[in-house]
Amino acid sequence: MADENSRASSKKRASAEGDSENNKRSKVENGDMADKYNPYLAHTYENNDMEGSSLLSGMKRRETTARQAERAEDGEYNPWTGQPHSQRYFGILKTRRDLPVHKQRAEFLEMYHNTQILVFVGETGSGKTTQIPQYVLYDELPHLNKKLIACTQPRRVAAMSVAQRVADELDVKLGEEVGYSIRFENKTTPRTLLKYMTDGQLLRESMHDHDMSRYSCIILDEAHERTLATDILMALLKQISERRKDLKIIIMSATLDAQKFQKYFNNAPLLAVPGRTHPVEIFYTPEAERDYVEAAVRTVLQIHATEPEGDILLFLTGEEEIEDACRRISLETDEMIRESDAGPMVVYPLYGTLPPQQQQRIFEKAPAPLRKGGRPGRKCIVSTNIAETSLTIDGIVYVVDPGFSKQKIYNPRSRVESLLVSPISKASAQQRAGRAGRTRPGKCFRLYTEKAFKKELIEQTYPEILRSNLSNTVLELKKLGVEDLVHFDLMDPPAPETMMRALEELNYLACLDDDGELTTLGGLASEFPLDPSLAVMLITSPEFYCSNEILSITSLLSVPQIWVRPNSSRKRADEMKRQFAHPDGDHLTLLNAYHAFKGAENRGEDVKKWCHEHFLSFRHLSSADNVRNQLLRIMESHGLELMSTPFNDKNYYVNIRRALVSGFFMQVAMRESTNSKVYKTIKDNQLVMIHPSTVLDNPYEWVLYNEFVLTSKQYVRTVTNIRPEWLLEIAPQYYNLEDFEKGEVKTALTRVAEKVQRRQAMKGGR
DNA sequence: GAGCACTGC
Repeated sequence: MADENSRASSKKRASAEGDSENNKRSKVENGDMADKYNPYLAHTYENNDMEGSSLLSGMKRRETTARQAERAEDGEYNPWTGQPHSQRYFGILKTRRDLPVHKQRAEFLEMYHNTQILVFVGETGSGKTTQIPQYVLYDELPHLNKKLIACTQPRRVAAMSVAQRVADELDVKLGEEVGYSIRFENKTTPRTLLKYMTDGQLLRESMHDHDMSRYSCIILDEAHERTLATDILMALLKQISERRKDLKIIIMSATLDAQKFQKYFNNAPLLAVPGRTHPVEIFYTPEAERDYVEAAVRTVLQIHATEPEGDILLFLTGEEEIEDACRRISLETDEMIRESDAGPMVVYPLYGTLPPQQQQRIFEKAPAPLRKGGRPGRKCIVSTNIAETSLTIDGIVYVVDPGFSKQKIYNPRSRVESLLVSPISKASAQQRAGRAGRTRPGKCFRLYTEKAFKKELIEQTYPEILRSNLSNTVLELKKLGVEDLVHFDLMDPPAPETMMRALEELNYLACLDDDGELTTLGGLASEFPLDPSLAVMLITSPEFYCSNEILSITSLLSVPQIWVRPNSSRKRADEMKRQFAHPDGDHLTLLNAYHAFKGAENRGEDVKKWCHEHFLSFRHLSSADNVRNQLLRIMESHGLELMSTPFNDKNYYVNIRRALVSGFFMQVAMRESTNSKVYKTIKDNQLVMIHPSTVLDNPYEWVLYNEFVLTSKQYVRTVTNIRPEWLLEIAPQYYNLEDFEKGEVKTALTRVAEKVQRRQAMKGGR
């Protein structure tokens, strides 16, 4: 508030003095309002009103020096706003100049001037994410050529928080000169010069701007994480750089795997900046451990008993393992306190599905000694991989690394994505160890041998693109105008079989024609931030008179499970769920729960309380609502009609079930035999069971499922009863019986086809 | 009759 006021008053003073910059500004403000407030025209917006840009007047775009920039930064007036710099600004500026990356500003600029693509390696604490984009800003001088600078991040929180930090550093208001753009929130204005965004967001933008023409420089940060979006962006940018020689590209990465990036970008020059972390001493076990959870618990207790003050971070693979380890550590610590006067230790679990409030608890201070002069307390955090990249906890001095994590793997043959506990990579192990040295020198205890580290761990975790179903990606690439997928220059090309599977799936969904060209339906489907099957279902739903309901179901399927089932009250939670149950299955049950939620909201009830009472996740239902609004807007903008079958029409639910088939006809299973609980998936012939979370209690013969989960058994989850004749009618291209191999499925479907024919013949005969 | 690494549009 205080900042706002001082800014406003100084502006007044300036115009009273007849400041020419300010006169210009008012002229522009009377200009074309429509253009001015269209965010998509940000780069064409004439902002000649750049207050204070005269402070940069001696500088020539892409020929500036570090000295010039620093002089501008040191000035009394902010060159980007024309306002006097605040006291706080100079304080921050001092700390910025202490960052390791600052020493190489001149070197960076020199390289930047002489190359189109630059690979930049900076370890944690180098300051690259905040500083490099600012160095670029002072060199690109975006107000001169109306093009933005973009810096991508793999995660939303990072895009938001870094943007805020950089806005503070530049002494501007977030959303003005420095902004961010993430799904559901675009915090930029036509004045924005530097924009932080998620990599997925830039990818989505580029579907409508194949040359990324709004930008003069694109910085891909955290490229070593190799997210799907980063990998595709790298390939696109490599292509675009050929057409747009004026576009500069910086690839920023944390690892020394940078040579791979360099080579990929035609031997682009490389600049490396040291990080600022403390040394971490690494210990290995002399022999391999049989039970890593047991070994991990033991190691934590040993640290607590023998090592000096400092918090502990233990990496495990999943919720169950973590909760179990937390219990064991707490119990043993209590005993240690009783028997050997150990200090107190609080244990916090940390994983993604934990409610944010509980996640926040990890930042609480370690407990004080039990008595004056007693041994110091500490905290121990038992976490999934989330603490490896997404969340940073200061004060960690000891890391315990058993060497495993859950990783997504994709089997194109069975078309199944699953999570598997696998050994981590060397890069991951280094990242984990690094978490011990953020505030002072630390120790990392690896629960595997040094030999195993050197010989058995792979260098880098396989990039996501090699571990995923690519239907979505292939559809995006088609929309991005990539004609030849086989020769599309990805850093790590996926297996041809994975590509073939994706093409085949998209062809069945009629998103691609037989020549592999994008169809109208495919083009439309790519507009939605959804998997192709969900998008197709949504687009087709008006034909089934239930687009409103399918829109809700699609949103509910795009967020984490809305059902809450605490260990302590499973039975009550299940009873509550039964209130919403629909006899035909889980999709309709989701819809019932959503309608009840909206009903409570419309009645003006305390929805949070209502959700709690009904064992529903308020967070996830709200986020489904958010998604629904976004999808709704996209539907409206493409003229897709919103309609419902009247609720008392006997076809209300039938229409919805039929609409489900239009997107999910490839995810259908048939019961093995009467009274059997085993089903067989159509065409893939996988034996599956219906997941115990289902509301279905009738052993229906044909079911459609949302997902295939591979855990202790093969399950299909979120399941709805369907009629086989719908399959033949709605997806004849997939259910062409001539293509089916001999077996029960073919026999059953043939019988159904004959029945349908007989019925039609009788109707015709009458 | 059981689970859910983490992101992103």
